[in-house]
Amino acid sequence: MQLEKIYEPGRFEPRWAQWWVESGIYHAKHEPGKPVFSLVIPPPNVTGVLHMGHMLEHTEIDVTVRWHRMRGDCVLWLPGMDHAGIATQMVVARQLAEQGINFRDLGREKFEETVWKWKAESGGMIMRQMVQLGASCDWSRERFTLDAGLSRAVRETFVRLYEKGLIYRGEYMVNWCPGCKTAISDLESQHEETAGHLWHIRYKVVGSDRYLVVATTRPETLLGDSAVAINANDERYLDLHGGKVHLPLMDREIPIILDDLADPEFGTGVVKITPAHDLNDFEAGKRHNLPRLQVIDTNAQIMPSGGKYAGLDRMAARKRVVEDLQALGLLDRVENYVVNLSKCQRCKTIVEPLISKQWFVSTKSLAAKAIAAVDEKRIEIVPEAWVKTWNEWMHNIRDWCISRQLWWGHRIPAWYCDACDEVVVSRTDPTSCLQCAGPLRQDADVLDTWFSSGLWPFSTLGWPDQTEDLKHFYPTSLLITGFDILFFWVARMAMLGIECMGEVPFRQVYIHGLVRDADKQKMSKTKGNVVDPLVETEKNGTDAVRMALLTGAAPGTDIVFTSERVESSRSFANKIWNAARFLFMNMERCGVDPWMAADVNTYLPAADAPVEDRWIFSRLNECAKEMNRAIETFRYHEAAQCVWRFFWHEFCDWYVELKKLRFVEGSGLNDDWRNLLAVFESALRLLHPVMPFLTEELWHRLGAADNASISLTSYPQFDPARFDSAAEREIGILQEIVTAARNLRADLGLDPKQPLEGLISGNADILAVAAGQSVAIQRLAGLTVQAGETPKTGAVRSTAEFTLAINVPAGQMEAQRRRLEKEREQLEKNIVSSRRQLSDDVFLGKAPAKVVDSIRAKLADYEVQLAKINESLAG
RNA sequence: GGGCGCGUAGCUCAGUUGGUUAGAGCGCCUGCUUCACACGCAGGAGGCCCGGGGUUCGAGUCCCUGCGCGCCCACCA
Repeated sequence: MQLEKIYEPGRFEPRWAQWWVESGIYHAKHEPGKPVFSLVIPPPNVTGVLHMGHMLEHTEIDVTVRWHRMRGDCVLWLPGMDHAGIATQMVVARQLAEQGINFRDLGREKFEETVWKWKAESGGMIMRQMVQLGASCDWSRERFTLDAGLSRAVRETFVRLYEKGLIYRGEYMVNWCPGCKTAISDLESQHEETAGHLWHIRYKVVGSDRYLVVATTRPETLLGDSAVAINANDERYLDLHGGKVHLPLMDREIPIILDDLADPEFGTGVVKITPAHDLNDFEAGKRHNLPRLQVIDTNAQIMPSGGKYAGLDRMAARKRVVEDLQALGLLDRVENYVVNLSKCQRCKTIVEPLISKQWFVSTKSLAAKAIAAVDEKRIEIVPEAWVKTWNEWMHNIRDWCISRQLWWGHRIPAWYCDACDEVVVSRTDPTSCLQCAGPLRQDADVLDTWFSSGLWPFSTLGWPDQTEDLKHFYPTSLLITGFDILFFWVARMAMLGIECMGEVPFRQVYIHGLVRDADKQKMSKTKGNVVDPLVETEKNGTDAVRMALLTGAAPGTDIVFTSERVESSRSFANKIWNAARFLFMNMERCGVDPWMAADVNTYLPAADAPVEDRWIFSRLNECAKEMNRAIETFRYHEAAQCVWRFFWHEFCDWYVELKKLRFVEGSGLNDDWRNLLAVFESALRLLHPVMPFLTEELWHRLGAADNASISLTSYPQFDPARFDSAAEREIGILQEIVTAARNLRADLGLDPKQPLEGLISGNADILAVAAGQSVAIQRLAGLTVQAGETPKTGAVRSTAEFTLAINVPAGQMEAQRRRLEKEREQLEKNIVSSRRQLSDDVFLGKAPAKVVDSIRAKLADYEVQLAKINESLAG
């Protein structure tokens, strides 16, 4: 029954982690009549390894989920992973390359097999790590975006949207990543300001000696120019409209056109138009019906259409073009210029805008519904500040390019007939062309990974089948995720959920902050400042890391992760451990067996029980009130701090200390023990969502059945009737007397072991407590105190309600004098400000009576205290 | 170019709807091996709440402005 002397979480955390999974206690059941709380995990990449961001997210989810479960809700936390198209393909292709194999040589089928094999062997690291960390999810419902069921959902969605005209195929300018060799979406191309140049190039006007000087950041695209544009209001060049310029290096003549794209204020006011390699130019080209001359290919190399530059990489070509222009005297000048480069999110390669035939989702109408959902609070976003960002993005949304030139992913369910150009989009694989019965060839591309994760809240529940799970758990109650995937994922889920299900995918979205290192830096592999959660949990315990993350997790703020915070959290766990150990030691001494109240929810000490028992239950009740409110509103930092304060500074510091007086050898299980053990058990339940391992361990040591779990008990609830004002008042006075005595001892520099004798004066309440709690006061402050007339001077300590005096040699008074003088100064300030307010008629007229009364009461207190201090100092 | 957030004790940060003596953890100082815990106990020092203006009886909290940071979005060469 004894607890081990040292708190070593490593001794029991793995055991519980394993048991929570193997026992299947977190398997979600359909329980009619019970409130449902369902939540799907933001599926981590199958290639991923758990980092602190995951740990924070999973901790917040786990706290919330455990809390709901203890509240008696029917809880589902569905785990799973994302196949992560590009990322996974890259990982496996790289591994193959290390063996000297080019993945393309393998062929599609063989490559896909290789990826599946890789997944089986080394994918899904994160799921195993989550088990270690005790995530209380329902592993029987684990899903993967490429599962057969989810793939069917993807296909169903694609076909449906296609049939509604919301998915279309077309030739447009897309972001092309020459590194990944695929089109990517706008979101996947990230802007980065980079030092570059603005080259000013002379284009000779045909039939004239004049030159038009054109400014460009990409001289190599000159090879594909179709025109130069001037502004219709720009009188400098108006006379040239309708003419032509000679395109340098290419020996072509191109027209001079009028277009608003040319800004008279920028550069020279003349802009070159390259419809095939720039989005603006593409649009301008459409307006003026200009030829789209592609000169850069999908490898970012110059094509034969680029003349003598063919075969050069775009950067090499740039260098050569500039050199050649210079040699020809056509380089007017070069300015330094900050360019906004688009780079591939995945491989950081500079994105090349290319015209390409791709599949798109038409987003305008979907976005409108997503905006309305948030607007009408069918989806609540917390913190609310994100709503603005949400709306901003939704209002400016552009169609979503969803086809990817990859092999790993959901293949696009579209087939082409080469004979008659028919396109077949179908739920089942067609065998031949519906028009001409000719052979069909399936689209080679796969879908953007985010297309399948966009279906996650319902595809994981069995949709398109109307499963029991779907009926029971959709819409999900809450989504907890990071802002980095607000658009990639949350926005897409909202749009696709509303479209496919006719109902939002989640009622609430809580956006958590970023985990940063001790220097407030983002954790990143390249910076080398990542803290591995598993290393950290091994060192200090999972509970300590959870607590450390939660204490800093205020809504709307980033979380600074420091080892100091983990260490102090471990200290907290250690404190709880030792409090338990102390209880067990005394239980043995008193002949008490492990015991738990049968009626945990209603257990209360008797009305005539010792005041500390009634007091701690009252405090527990207040803590429960705050905990429930805090977790419900995602104020995890408050929840963590609240239970910390209660357990350490109320339960341990005061309650256990007072209880020491009641341990009677051989007493057996009496009411004193029942009260103590009942409140300890409740406190464990209160703490459980935050520190699941420690609480499960101690709860079992308290005598829980082997097959029971604290996580399946009930969460302490607030009941206003449980507030015990008499007990709060009495213990409050006791604390003040004890503190006053300790202050005197510290001020006077007295030996901590020297017993003190004192007198106390005050009202009847105070004297009653001083008399009734004399043993406790002696124990906690080493002071024997009696009621009596206290001297005005000497070693006295006063509050508004009482004066405590002890007998000491006069020579030791100096420190106390300094303290009193300081207090007097503060009191005088307070009195002045209180009096000023109370003499202000406007204040009295406008401030609520409650505020005025409280100031009056305070002023009276100040004045009593000041009088006492003045008397003391006079002596 | 648009939008968002932050600036509070030496450090990292709390501070829900404005209510008058601004809190915590760590660090620091003093004392303590008090029969669970030195991962501890008791006590303490430390703050023009970034500057300026305004609203209000009352502002760390609301508004404007300046300064200093950080982030997101964006097809101007």
